Amino acid sequence: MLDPLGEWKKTHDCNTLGLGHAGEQVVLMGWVQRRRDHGGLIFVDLRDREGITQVVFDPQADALAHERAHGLRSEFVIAVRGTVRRRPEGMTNPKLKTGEIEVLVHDLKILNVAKTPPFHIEDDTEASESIRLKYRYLDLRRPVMQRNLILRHRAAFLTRNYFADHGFVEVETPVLTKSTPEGARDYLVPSRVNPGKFYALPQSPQIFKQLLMVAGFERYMQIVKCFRDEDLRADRQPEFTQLDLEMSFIHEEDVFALIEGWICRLFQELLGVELSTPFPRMTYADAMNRYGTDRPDTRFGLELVDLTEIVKDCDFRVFRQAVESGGRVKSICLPGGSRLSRKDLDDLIEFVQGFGAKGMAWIKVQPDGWQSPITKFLSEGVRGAIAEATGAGQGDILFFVADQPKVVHESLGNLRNRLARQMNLVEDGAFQFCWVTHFPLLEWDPDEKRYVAVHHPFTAPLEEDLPLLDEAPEKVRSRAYDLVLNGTEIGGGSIRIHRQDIQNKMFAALGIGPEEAAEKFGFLLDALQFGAPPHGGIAFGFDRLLMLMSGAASIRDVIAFPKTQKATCLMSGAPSEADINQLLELCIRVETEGR
RNA sequence: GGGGACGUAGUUAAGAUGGUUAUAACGCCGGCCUGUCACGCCGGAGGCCGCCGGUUCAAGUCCGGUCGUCCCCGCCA
Repeated sequence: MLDPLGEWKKTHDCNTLGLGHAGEQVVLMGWVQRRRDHGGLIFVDLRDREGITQVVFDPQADALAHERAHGLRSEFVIAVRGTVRRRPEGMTNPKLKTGEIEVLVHDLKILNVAKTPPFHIEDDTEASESIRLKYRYLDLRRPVMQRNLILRHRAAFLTRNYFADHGFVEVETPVLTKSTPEGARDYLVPSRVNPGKFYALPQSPQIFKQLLMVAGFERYMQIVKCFRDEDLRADRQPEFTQLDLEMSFIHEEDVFALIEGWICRLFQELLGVELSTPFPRMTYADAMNRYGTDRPDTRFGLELVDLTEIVKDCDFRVFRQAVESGGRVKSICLPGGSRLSRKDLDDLIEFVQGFGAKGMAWIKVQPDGWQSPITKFLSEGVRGAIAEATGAGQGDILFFVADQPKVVHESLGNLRNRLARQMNLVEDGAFQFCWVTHFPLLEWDPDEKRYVAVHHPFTAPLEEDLPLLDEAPEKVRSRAYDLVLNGTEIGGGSIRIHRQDIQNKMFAALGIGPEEAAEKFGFLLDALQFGAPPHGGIAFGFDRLLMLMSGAASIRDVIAFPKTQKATCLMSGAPSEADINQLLELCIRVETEGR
């Protein structure tokens, strides 16, 4: 029933044949995409990685091949030998690249049969994601998935070339490494030869790349797997890939220029998109004030306007009291928004309440004046000042949130994104990059009752802010930077601390005592004493970048074998219980009672 | 840890107030068909209604629990 491959060689891919090949003898191999059996003639769409070619079985060309072609089913693997011919007048298929020709089959080999697949292999599949993940090897046959993974391959290839051309050396860092405090939860790996001891999988190669700078490599890069045992999202996986790099003797601007060159080449060569450089820069403080977030989507306006000074003495108690208790009052003006219904507004108010806002005031600018529940509390002068500050005009609507800055920014920042989506303000296919700089070095953690690093404990403080480290740690700005694309953080890094004295001060500010520091990071502190050069670097979420470049809805669509939201693999069944003998060998007892 | 959506044939979905044989489309199987490309026509098979328990004369439908998938908050230096 099945035929051996024998001496047959594939002569062409299924996207290559055209009118120029008419009359040629060819051998194609691939999967049966679809069979259209007319009893007399049988048409098969033959699919391989590159495309689809229609092959025709005609009893007059070869009776045996035609007979056997009746038995072909979806996803059978076949090889055909035949003649390329121009399709009859009016029978071309403009939807196919090879639609002007077909291959008349003289000889068929059925290389393998296939069970009926649980879903049809096509881009617009109706299969749910869990079915797709369970049969991932079938899902990956879909052209769109192959395009994504091939794009990913090309991006990685280009990336290695680009950085190699710029003097970078790819060095592999350990996957079995040491747990670090701070940051995400670690994945642990037991050590059989050291009973009771564990490795941690790296959350990133941070310390190793700094050590490579101490080691004198000057420029290091790596495309590397990282692991974080945290809850998943549409753009987060427990194991993900970073483009990681580090450089010596450099300044922020060197990193920006290098990365901009890389991104430009990626977008130009892989997407045909020309980007202009330099990318806009924005301080963290600006980003928060104008966009309410440290990852602003700059594809549209709707910026936040601070009205605190204007309304602090007005008669609207909500505004006044918010200001009196140290809060802010900010507004977003949505052009043309006055046509929103009461129901729309209620939905939006409920939306911002999800971010801690107690409510949200609004004002519609109508032809016959301002329409709003709060107009009566606002004097002529205050109204004029609000109109001027926000630029609100006829037909617009203003939204107000008054609260502590964190709440104001989170609600309005998220509202801004939602409005842009809802009102279709985001241009399709736009890519807006933006560097965000001068992040705070530390922030107060009320749960742990201590300062924690906003970026990580090796980030250098801004030199001019160094004196503040003792008296007002939360005011110290850092030399950290993020690259934001369309409102998503795709990369982040910093200039590092290369002096042991400053590193020690940093640990002190973080409440990490000398003993703990020595125990957790002793090797790094040691290294800093042996001539560490000034250095800095950056790391990119490679999957996330690819997701944005390919237009995928989820990070899972650019990862060959991703995990579900519960961090399981529906195909392999991982994670699973360990064999008792493995556990015994590792001196591990599993206790799930009471969990 | 919390909020929300979903779970019915191989797949995707419909099943109002609880009611007797659980629908449809696509797919699958058989037959016919020499110009289809989402081929067409005729016929057919296919169901632990996620799972467990409860209410009821009666549960896909109501209640409780549980498992799974997705989205979000917390979390992700």
